[in-house]
Amino acid sequence: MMKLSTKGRYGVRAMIELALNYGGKPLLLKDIAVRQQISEGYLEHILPLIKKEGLVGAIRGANGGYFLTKPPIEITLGEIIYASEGRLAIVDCVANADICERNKECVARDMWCEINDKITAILDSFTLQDIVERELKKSDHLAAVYYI
Amino acid sequence: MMKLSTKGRYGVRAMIELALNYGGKPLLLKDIAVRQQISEGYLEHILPLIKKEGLVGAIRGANGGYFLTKPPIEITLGEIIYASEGRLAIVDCVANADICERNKECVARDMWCEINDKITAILDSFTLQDIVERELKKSDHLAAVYYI
DNA sequence: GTTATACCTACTAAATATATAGGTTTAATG
DNA sequence: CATTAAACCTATATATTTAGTAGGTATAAC
Repeated sequence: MMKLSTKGRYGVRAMIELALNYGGKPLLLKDIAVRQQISEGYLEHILPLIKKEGLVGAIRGANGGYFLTKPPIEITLGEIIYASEGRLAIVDCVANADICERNKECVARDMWCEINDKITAILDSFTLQDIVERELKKSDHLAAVYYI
Repeated sequence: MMKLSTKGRYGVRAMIELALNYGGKPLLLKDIAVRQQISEGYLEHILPLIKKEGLVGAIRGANGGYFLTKPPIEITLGEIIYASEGRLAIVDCVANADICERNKECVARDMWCEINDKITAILDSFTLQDIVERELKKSDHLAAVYYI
């Protein structure tokens, strides 16, 4: 139903946590899982996917952990989702024309491709930094409200 | 993976068929299924969903069939997808804030809502007529090419 | 060499998607 | 008014995907 799976959502949430920690010591997968209330074992499947796309790096062994490989402003939501759950394709034939022999004359496919491009553009218009800034702004605001 | 299910795709394809037939006699579900290569039994689940949203009407009994209730230009892709597979919600909390008690302070949710609105707007920017016009234009063009 | 960490593989359970089957209701028609 | 053609409805079955668990391996610090 055009829904992001938990893989994508967890990936985004883990990245928010890493962005909040950007510049600091590597963050333990375990800590990310606890802070974001994600099953640790499941997150062990997701972070490596994001690492494979180069958005995060990891240090193994004691004092290890995960970190962003570039500033949050250079990482888009689209990239995170792509890394976490594979190519964003509203319908399969967008990514894989061959699966349908009608791909040459299919107007539906042309349309889906256009739509896909537009959705991708939307997702790429949000950077991790945008999200974190919202986070900080909102928690400031909430704090202010609570103290009235 | 942010994919439309076959329900949505089949729904759209069935509607294209009905649009091509707009103004004519009611079209049999069976014929739609054959022309669009959709399992007849499965389509029997989908068309009623679209009917419930009022996009199509049906006549029962002999000489019955399905038809559009309004001109193709007044029917958007978003409406068809909504009718076929329910509310478009990139993540559940967009449609249903209550499922998460953090909904008030969650910046992620704010963002998902924005994205959802934008995607909906994209889908609503395509009408059935647009699609059919493309279809006709393309088949003209293909015919021309084949006859060279 | 012990400990803390990322990493890897296989398995499992649950949910969802994709149908199929069989019967019921409605309306036209000879 | 019986037959037929169609939409409509409900239950069941199968396949696929999602989400998670378990258990072990590799690596690095101390």
